Amino acid sequence: MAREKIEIKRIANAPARQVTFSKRRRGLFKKAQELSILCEADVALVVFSSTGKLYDYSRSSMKMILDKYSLYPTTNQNDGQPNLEPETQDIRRIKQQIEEITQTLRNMHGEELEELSLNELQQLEEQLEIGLTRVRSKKGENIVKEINALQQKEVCEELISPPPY
Amino acid sequence: MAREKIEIKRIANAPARQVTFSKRRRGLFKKAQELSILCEADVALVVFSSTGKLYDYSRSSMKMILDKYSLYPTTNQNDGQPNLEPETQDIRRIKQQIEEITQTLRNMHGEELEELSLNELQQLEEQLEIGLTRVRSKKGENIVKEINALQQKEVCEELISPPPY
DNA sequence: AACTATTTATAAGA
DNA sequence: TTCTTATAAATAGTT
Repeated sequence: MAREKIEIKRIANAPARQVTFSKRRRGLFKKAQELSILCEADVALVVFSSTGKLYDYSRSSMKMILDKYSLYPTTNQNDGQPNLEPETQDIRRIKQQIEEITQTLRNMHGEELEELSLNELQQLEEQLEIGLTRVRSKKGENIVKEINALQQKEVCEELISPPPY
Repeated sequence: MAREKIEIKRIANAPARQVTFSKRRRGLFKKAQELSILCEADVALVVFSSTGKLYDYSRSSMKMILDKYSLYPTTNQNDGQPNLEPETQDIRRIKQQIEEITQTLRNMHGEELEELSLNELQQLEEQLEIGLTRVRSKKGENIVKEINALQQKEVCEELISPPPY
């Protein structure tokens, strides 16, 4: 929308993509906030950059939900607390396997990785990428789901006692 | 942003507020979609009008993952061909583990992944990220090494018979 | 819903 | 990253 019209499709050049991401992200969040204020709307916006960084905006009580699931990393190991979430066998297995791979990678030294051909590295990369994308996508879905659940709850509560606005 | 500049505060007049809501909501969703496409970002946007109507957008990269997956069936099992590359025990183990995870992820359905809390997903994401970064970095090193080797080779060849350019 | 005068957003370049 | 600026896009008020 400026010097030249651009086509809406993935920007190939990585640095240019990053610059556009910064600019448009700012614009998007500004518009989201304006809409929520002008029209008294509840707006929740969550953006994950392609590098996995999280940005979010939300008006009113939805903020609580987003805050609750801290925006940042965690890496909270099991500190002895029993896990409250039930887990299927598959999920336990995946977590176990990922743990093992991470451990192995961490312990490996350059000389060993040296043995991998470029093709093999490419394959590893793709496989890891698939898992990562899947996990990220699920994470986004769950956030939206939480928001929806909260909103539903609010609607019900309003039927009982309307909020003061 | 048109005939007159407006102040960003609640629009008092209800019908006017509703009209502005419609216009700006469309604009916001369009911008959200553009950002996700241009910059490969995962974007989730949820808007509730003051009357409680829900509008949402979210880009799931699920389709891309599946497409990519069918393009790279990888999962190259040992078809009896002896591997030409020597592999250390660590490398064999990692490849085996990644294979298993990929298989499990492929077989899992949404309902099972549902069980993971956001925190757990965050952990998975970080672990996969660590492995991915390591593999990518190694891939980069190896590419540089290949290029250097090739250039070295060319230099040697030029000493013998200069190329026609 | 359309129209259009203005304001905003932003692509490219520095 | 920040700024500049020409141009594209969004939109407030009007019809």
